[in-house]
Amino acid sequence: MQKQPTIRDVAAAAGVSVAVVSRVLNPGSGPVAAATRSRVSEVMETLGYHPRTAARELKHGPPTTLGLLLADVSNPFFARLADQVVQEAHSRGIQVLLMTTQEDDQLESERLSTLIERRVSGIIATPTGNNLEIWKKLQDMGTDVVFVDRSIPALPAVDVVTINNVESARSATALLAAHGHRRIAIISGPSSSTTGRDRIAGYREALDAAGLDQDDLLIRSAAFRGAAGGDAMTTLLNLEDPPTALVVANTAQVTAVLRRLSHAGVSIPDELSVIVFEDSPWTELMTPPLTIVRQPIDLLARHSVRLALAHPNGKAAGKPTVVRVDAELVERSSVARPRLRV
Amino acid sequence: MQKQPTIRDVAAAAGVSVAVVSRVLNPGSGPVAAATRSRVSEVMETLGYHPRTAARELKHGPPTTLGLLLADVSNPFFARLADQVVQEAHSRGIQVLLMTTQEDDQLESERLSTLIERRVSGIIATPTGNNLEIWKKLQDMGTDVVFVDRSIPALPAVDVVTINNVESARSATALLAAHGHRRIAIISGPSSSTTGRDRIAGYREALDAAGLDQDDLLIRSAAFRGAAGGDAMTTLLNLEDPPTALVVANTAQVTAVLRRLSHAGVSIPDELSVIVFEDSPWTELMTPPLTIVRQPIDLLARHSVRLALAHPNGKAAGKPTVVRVDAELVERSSVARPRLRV
DNA sequence: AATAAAAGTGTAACCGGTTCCATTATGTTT
DNA sequence: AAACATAATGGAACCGGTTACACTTTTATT
Repeated sequence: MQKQPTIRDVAAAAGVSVAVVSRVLNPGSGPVAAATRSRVSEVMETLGYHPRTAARELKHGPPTTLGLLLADVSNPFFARLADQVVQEAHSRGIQVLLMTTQEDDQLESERLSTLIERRVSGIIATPTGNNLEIWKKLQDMGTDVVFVDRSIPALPAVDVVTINNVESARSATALLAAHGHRRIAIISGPSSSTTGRDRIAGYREALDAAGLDQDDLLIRSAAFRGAAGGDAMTTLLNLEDPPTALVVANTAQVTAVLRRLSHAGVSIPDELSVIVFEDSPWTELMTPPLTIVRQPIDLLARHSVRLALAHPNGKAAGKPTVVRVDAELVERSSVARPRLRV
Repeated sequence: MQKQPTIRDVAAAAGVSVAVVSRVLNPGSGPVAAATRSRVSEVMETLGYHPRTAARELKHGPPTTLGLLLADVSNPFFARLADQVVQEAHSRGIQVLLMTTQEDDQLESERLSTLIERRVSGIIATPTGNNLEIWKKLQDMGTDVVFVDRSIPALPAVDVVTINNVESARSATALLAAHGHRRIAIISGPSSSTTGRDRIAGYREALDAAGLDQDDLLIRSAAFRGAAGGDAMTTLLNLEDPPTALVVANTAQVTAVLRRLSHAGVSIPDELSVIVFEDSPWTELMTPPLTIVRQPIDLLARHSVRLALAHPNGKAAGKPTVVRVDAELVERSSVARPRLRV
């Protein structure tokens, strides 16, 4: 366990002042003779010197850290988002502090406090929907806040990056209608989430366009966490006039729903046509391969990082940016014409 | 965009010295009159004061950050590991800097430099196997290094947390042998990885114990990234005397292998019994449900975090800790007796 | 060759906390 | 009430970088 050399150690060893070492460390911050530069570099090398980020950041250092606050990372959608965000950030020399809320207000608030104390330059988050004052304060401080996947209508000043939820649910539902289904159900995220609301709106649009009746019994919301999706599925199956087609629009609950269907012995697509919002490689390996709505996670990540670093010097201003990217409906074999009713 | 108040602003507003404010900030660091404490707290509240972590860490601050350096986070195994590590760290008030190597030496080296500059107190990593000097230097500096999932034999001084790879591959192989299989193949990670080697060793043990011949043609290594698993599978299928059973021990390649099997029209378990190292909820939804080796990710995370924070004051010493937790063989329906050969 | 401009270097203040130590206020003991 | 321990507070140095500014050398200009 050795004590780490400081900039003064380097300066002394190289026979120059700390200012010169600092200039070598930050090319462009001032002139340094070529000979001096190489001598200092050499000393840094032999001493194994590494400048401390903490010290650098104290003096209006350039932003080098970004907060990524997700609901949780065990959900593959968020995991892949995290992966892409990290890659995108690294390619710009930015580090990522990963945090999770577990969809819990209180935890979210604690995480945000930590991010404030760290003075991160930007935050990419899937907000729980509360803690409004904290989000405002963050922006006030000049932090670039970007909501991804969801948003908070009460905070219209925040940048948002999502897929086009209305359109993607609409087209999924329309595909089912086009196959002749008249009883189409949807299991979506909680209606307190913009994602949930938008997808249900798209679903309704499609029903209208197809001239189908709306039946609120066919619209089920399921919490993001826990086994809510399975329960919603059971409720649908027990309906007097059960659906012949289903859109599972809550990414977090896709496997829970499928598990319940499997246990109930419902065959896809004979008894129930299914479209899921999910892009795991497993969806293609299922029997039958599932028709899915694929979210372009790389685009979501790229735009999020771009916006989170848009105002490097805290010069936030103007109207917020809203990015909506298109999701892709990938048709496989879990959608068929409904069987004739007895 | 408002300027953030500093500790001196708080001190001035409360009519006390900065030392007192600091004591309020760090309970236990010195006495403060109850009245003063509440007055200062109140001022901090109204001013919206948040101490800067960067400034705190400059002066031998307690370690508050941990580096998590994974191969990539799109792999669900690593994603869930990240999720658990983050939760475990948060419960101890520690933040996590997430990085990925993409299995690339060079990237790993860059990430490690960043972690050195940040003076993180601990690092949890899936090492690529190179950069030996950097790992040593890290330990030398007093950083707690923990390898998870894999290790580097050339670095015996580093703490390691993995599942018992030998035993888990042995028991999976033994199960297949017990079903009467004599041609059992394994697709594992590259033999440059300890994980790959250990699993193959366990596989060999099981064959020996069952009195079966070893055939190196049945042992395929597949790189962690890319479509290597699919190619390995094709090679196995084209063998003159192809296997009747298979262990897919490379987590990263499970879906690639299954996709190839699916395209080749090989039916499981009739033509091929399969056991995979993978614990996605999807494995249970497959037709047939897959027999799996389940890694106790929560335990891996818990032990990793514990070890990564074991020496908070850099007082590393003594012999390294090696934790091997047992994986669980979950029998479902992808293993059956082999069909009789024609 | 004289002078101006540019290049190279050093000094010291500063960033925003923590902490050692000195000083003053309060409380206890006999 | 004197003597002394303890609580509460403040002043100032310090952590390890960055940077404004002053100073000294080199190079360019005419």
